[in-house]
Amino acid sequence: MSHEPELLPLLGEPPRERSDAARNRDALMCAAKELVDSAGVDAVTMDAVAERAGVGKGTVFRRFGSRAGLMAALLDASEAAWQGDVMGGPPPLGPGAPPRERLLAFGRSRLVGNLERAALVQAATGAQPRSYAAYSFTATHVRYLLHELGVRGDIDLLTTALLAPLEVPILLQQTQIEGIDVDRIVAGWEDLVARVVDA
Amino acid sequence: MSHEPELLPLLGEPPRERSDAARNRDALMCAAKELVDSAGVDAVTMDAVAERAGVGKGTVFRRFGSRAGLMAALLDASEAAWQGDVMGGPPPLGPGAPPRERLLAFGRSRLVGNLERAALVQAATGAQPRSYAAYSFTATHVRYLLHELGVRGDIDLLTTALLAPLEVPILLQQTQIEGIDVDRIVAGWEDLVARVVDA
DNA sequence: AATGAAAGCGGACCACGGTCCGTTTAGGCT
DNA sequence: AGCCTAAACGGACCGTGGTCCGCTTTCATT
Repeated sequence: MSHEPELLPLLGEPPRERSDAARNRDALMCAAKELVDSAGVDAVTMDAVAERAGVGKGTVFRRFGSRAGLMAALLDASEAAWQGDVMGGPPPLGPGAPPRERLLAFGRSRLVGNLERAALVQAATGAQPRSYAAYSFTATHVRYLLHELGVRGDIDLLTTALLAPLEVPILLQQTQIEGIDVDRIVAGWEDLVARVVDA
Repeated sequence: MSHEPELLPLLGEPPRERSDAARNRDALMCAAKELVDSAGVDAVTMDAVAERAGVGKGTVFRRFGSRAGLMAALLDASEAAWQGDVMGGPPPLGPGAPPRERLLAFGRSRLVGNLERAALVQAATGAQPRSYAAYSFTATHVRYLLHELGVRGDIDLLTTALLAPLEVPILLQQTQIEGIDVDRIVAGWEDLVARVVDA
């Protein structure tokens, strides 16, 4: 009665994904991506995705929990490259430049990226787990840079203060309703950084 | 063939509201308010409101455009008193205190208020006109105070920078997910004001 | 008071997100 | 190979937001 509890007991909990489940997950992500690219975020209906992937609707919900969850998965996939650049790409966004340069580059990049993916981001809001996961990455990075800069005060809250004006609804309000141009928003954010960082 | 174009041509455009329309509007607002108070924001279904007010569903949409619009109307009604306090109430929130005191009082008040009405605010997001109208009041006020304080720089963007961390999704993230306590958030915001205002 | 037209009204109807549960299938065990 | 169980599947079903269009009401004019 020998029994390895699992072939690879590393990371005990997640009991592994069944092969059909993995296949369907890929098919669904792929179908969703195609729909976004070809007809926009609004066209990504749960029924449409299911049909296009050739699976039942229930399966979509089983995999992603909700429409927002599906969007979040799409978003994570498309942000992975960016996260890689931030952590290991060329300076000033990646490591190698002085912290202040990195922070400014980060802000610019995040701001522009958020505006590009605005529709997807908005469609993804409300997905519990990811919202925090993806946010968590940016927060951790900014917190780290503020620490490197020797900023004094409640770093967590200063991080929030810097990140909040980069959130999609606010950027959309500024660009679409107030008619503020992107360069001006970037300049404003850099000014904010200066005020926050320089004691 | 004499014809005054209208009884009161003041404010040319709005052609006046028909009496039955006004009556229905009141009934609907009232019904909605009762539903919120008795069973929470989620219970405010368009059908439920319509039935309770004794009108057809189409009427609800005709009046408020969407669920978010209805919520926004509710919110406006409940924020009117607060706006009055800000513009004409006792100091330090109202006029009479030095600008810096007023700004700090404003932030505290807005922060707490936003957390109290969080559910309603979230249900109201997406209503085009009001989002801007209600936001506009706070922005104008902060902009004015920053001006009074002699702050230099792009006042519009600094206003956004101060207001953004008071937005509901961010406050909710801080209190509910990160477990930060309200007093700490308030302190953080006051620190932010200091950094932004003191050149 | 009668009239005409624009504003308002109501509720059937549609699309979409989300749930449920009976059925199918992967894949470890013997 | 055959079995057994937990996982996965599918699609009928439901509630809700939002639209549409033929009918009704208001009210200015005469």
